[in-house]
Amino acid sequence: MQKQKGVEKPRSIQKEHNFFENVYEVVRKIPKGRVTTYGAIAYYLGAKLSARMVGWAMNGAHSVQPKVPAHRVVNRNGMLTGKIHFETITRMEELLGKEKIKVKDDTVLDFENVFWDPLKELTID
DNA sequence: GCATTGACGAAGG
DNA sequence: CCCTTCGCCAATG
Repeated sequence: MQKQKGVEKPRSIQKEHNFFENVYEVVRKIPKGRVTTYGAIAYYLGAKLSARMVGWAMNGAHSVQPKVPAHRVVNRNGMLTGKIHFETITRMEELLGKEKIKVKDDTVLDFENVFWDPLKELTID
């Protein structure tokens, strides 16, 4: 009648924070040829002040499935701040280039035009 | 268990 | 206009 305590994780398996999963889900919904920002995602999730957490969530994005198009997420300035976390520094720019997104000096050109806001696209009316 | 860091962002100087 | 500081919250040292 051993309790086998500590042998396995009680229930931290599914726990994970929904916030992270929500971030991944939203990022996956980003249409091709569009980009969004960490702040916009955070705001959409009701944590507008926690844009950093969105970025941190992306840190594990490469471990989730389906894979999250993190290259479509940039900072509020449209700058490819996260490219350094990719396999290669140029990977993010190349991926964006394939989506017809023009990048200059690590910044998305015509950013306002390609900006995809979940609050506008995913919400009602 | 506290201090530092971080793929951000807004505000202040 | 550029730089610094603060806030947010989780992970790491």
